Formats: sequence, structure tokens, C-alpha cells
Amino acid sequence: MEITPVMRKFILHWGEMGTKWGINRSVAQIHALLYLAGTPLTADEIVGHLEIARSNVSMSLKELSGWGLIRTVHRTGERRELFETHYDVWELFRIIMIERQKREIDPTVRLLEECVEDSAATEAAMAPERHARLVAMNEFMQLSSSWGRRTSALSSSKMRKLAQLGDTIFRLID
Amino acid sequence: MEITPVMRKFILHWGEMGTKWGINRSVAQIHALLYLAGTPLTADEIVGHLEIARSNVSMSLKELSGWGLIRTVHRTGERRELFETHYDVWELFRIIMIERQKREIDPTVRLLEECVEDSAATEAAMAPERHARLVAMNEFMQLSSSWGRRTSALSSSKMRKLAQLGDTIFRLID
DNA sequence: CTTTAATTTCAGTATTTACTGAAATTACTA
DNA sequence: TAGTAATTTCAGTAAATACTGAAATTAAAG
Repeated sequence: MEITPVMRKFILHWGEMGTKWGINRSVAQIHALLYLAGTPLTADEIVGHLEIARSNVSMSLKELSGWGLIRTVHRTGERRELFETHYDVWELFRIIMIERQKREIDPTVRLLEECVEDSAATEAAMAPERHARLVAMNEFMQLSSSWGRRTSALSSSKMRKLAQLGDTIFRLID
Repeated sequence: MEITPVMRKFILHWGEMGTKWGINRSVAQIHALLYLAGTPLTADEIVGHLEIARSNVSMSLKELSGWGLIRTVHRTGERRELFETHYDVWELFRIIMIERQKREIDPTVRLLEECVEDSAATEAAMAPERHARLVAMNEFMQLSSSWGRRTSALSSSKMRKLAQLGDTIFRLID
């Protein structure tokens, strides 16, 4: 396989996007490459395509494994590992959702619970409106978290269906 | 106003959260402070509370203005500016959504359109499956973008209503 | 117009994050 | 078991990002 102009364009943009959302550029680029490749690649092939150091590829692949975004496969009679990602965008979306929920949303929800409790115990009487704002933020995070959990529990096809259900849903709240 | 332990806890966590989502720590902390304060603050008050340089506060406030997350107010007979944020979490959520859409999602959607077009014109015949993956990614981004647009067009109360509508919606797609 | 308070800019510095190459480790092969 | 291919680790370096303090600018008050 060779990198076509379209692939390069997509991969570079994906890398930039990653950085804006707190994802390492190399990690995002490698993931984009694997997605487009459509076939498992070796670490050395990735080095060849993206021109980054072998060690960087190794660590980035580890990072992607940690996110559950790639898996390793082996070709019969071949020693080295091959890496591939899911080719279903909805599946990728779900994995990222679940992982960010676990790493960032859940701890925040816990922290807000604590803040609301602490506040109720010691500060709420002095500053009831501030307490109310903490409660409101807590409610917001709880609801977001709940949506995230429900959505990520859906199969790819149902998630897609939900996404396409736009009008129907927005009519419900009018 | 003085920073209570609960406030400090929230502000510090918010700063950390920010960094994980590509938002500068100082910017996130200042925003958290303004949210909790519940009343407009001067730049110097922010300096006092967060112990960061005056110039850093100035630039961070500018950044927050750029996002539309704060506005300046003036006290009668007082020269210096005061800053305050929205106290409605849903409104904050909407602003951030709209802004990220404009800055990151929209350009990505445009890029994907281009990629799909270019691919159709030159590469699709050679690699139909890769073309299909680009199309799938494009569809995903379009649908996400559309949801984002629709959601951010809702009033705070309707957005809250939508968030609370969990079960009803998830029953629709079963 | 001058003074002074308030704010912003920005060059320099510090800190964090990312990346590399060499060495160490792992694990397959003979 | 020794040899070797593949991979990982990690100390050092590079690059990006964040922050500061001093100087410049702005704008209100006298």
C-alpha cells in the first residue's frame, strides 16, 4: 500500500483535530492511517508511511491499545505483529465515548458529588446561591453522563438509527 | 469574597479537566471561578484568588471573550472592568458546543467532503473499500454536526428537557 | 494637556509535552 | 542454548505551550 494524496490529507487533518481535543498528534495520525488502510499494518509500515520514529510508533500503538481502539493480529508464519482498528465509525465513536466517560466524566461526577456534599455540610447556609450553582452543575454532569452511558450501550446500527432520528426527537420537546 | 475549600477543589479540578479537552488550565480555572463567584469580578480580584500573573489573567479573559463565555460589566462610578460568565450551565454548554462546532467540526466536515470528492474522482476505482470508509466517516461527521446544530438551537429549558427525556428516546429505537 | 489608573502586549523564560535513538528486553528460530 | 528479529523502555533532546514581568498603550480624571 502507498499513501495517496487523499489519505495524506485526511491523516494530517485528523492529527490536528486530535491535538485540539487532547489527543496526541502521532496517536491520532496512526489511528487515521489504520482506519484508511483497511488492512492490518506492522509498526515498521507505519514508520514508513508517517515518517515518525519507531519508538514513537511503539508508544503510540500502546496508547491506542490502552484506549481499546486497536487490536493486534498475526499473519500465519510471520513473527511480527500487525495492528488494525475497527472499521465501523460508530464502534470507534462508542469506544472513545466509553473511555472518556471512564477517564474524565466519571471522576468529575464524583468530584461534584463531593463538592455538593461538602458545600451542604459547611458552606451552603452562607452562600445558598453558590450551592445551587454547584447543584446545577452536578445535575448537568449527571444527565450528560447518563446520556453517554445509554448511547454507548447501543449497537452500532442502533446508534446510527438514533443519530438519524433527528426530527422525530426534536419534535418531542416542542 | 474569599475562596472556600469547596470552591478551590472545584476550580482546580476544572482546570485539570480543561487540559484534557484542549482548554488552557488558567482559562478553565478563571471560568470556574467566575461561575462559582456568581458576581462579576475584576481582573485583579482574579489574580488575588488564583495566584496567576496579571498578564495571564488578561489574556485568559480575552480567550474567554473569544469563546463568548464571559462578558464585561461596569459598576457605576468605577473605572475598571468587571467580568462575569453565564450562570446557566445549559447556556454555557450551548456556547461551547456552537464554538467547537464552528472551529473544529465544520472544518472537518468540509475536509471530509473534499476527501470524498477527490477520492471519487481519482482513487475510488482503485480502492472502493477505502472510498466507502471515507464516505462512512463523512456520514458520521455530518450526522454529529446536524445533532449539534439542532441541540444548540434549543433554549436552555428545552435542552434540559431533552436531556431528561432519556428513556422515551431510547425506547424509540428499540 | 498632563497625570495616573487600568489594561494589554510581547519578548524572554519556564514548564510541559512530544519525540528520538540507543540500549535493553523479549521471544522466536535454529 | 545461542543467535537474531522484533519490540519496548527510557534518558536525553526538541518542540510546543503556558506564564511572567516590564514596557507600551489606552483612557479616564484633573
